[in-house]
Amino acid sequence: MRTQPAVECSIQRTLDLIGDRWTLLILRDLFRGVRRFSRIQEDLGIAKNLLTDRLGTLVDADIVEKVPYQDRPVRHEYRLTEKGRALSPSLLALMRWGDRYVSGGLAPTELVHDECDTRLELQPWCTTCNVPVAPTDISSRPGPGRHIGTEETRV
Amino acid sequence: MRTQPAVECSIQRTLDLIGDRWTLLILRDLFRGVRRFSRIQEDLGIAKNLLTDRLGTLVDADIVEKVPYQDRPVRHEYRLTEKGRALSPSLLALMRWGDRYVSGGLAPTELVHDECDTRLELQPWCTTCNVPVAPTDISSRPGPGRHIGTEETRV
DNA sequence: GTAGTTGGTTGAAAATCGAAACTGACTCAT
DNA sequence: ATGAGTCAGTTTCGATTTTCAACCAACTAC
Repeated sequence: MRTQPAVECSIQRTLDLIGDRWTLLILRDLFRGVRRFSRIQEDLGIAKNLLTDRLGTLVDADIVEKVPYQDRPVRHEYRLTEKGRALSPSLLALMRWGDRYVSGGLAPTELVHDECDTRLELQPWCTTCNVPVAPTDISSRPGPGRHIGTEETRV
Repeated sequence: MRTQPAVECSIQRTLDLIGDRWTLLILRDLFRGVRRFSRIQEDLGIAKNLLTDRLGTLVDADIVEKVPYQDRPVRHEYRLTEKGRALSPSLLALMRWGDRYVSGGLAPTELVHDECDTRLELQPWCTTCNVPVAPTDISSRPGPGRHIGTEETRV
């Protein structure tokens, strides 16, 4: 486990939780509707002990919940919580980057809007104005209670 | 290194490249202007041999370039290429998720909409319907890159 | 000369991972 | 009721990765 002195950074905290080699792939499967232990294990080729461990971490972090889908024998499946579903922009961003820069612009899988069958893009979105926001309309500033370094910040 | 037969998912291809425990943190530092070996090493607390290894991988993948910033002695710094800078939405998405769900809403840095001063979210957006799209309204389907292998010749 | 900085390399110990074997609760078919 | 099969794990152990510390080389500054 990595213990940092005073690095207060949301990216780091996020990656401490889900930034290992398997967790984001597990979450991707859950988004795709692959929710059962054996299906995930088979799909990813992950060792079962690791899958047990990662799912446990995700459940502990309230990103995923374990819900029974049958009795006799009781079997469970893993579902994303609201917190887990909120990771969809992160996965979509990684996927679109991979489409462009690793898959040579040809997406192996496209994510489309159910209603109109159009491929999705990622947009900065203003929840107050309820509009997408262009890069030119964005400013950055220090957030509440956090020291910000003097280094140039461009994210 | 995981060598897959033909990975039919850009998320997986992306994570194979940058999805280990340190790489995204290294990229975050580069975005923040922390570009020198020793500064990154100090900031992250990463072992030096791993930093050497990860930076090498990033340079090989053309995500980062090594440029001299002085002669006598020749010293280099690591800069994001255009491909590397294109990862900013991914980092932003992870940051926003962490702000909300891990840092309890206390963002170290906020990105705000100029017009209303509200913090931005990164949302899947349908350019046809002109609406943000909830995770439940997303479907996936095979795209044009489905059966193209990960040979280096193609990308 | 000595000390300090930067950007590494090397090697051993510790932690983590992966593959396979094993378990336990249950079903279903004979 | 015996035997085979499924699902969701746990256990074990060898292989791989990471960490930690020491070392190195080029150069500067004193």
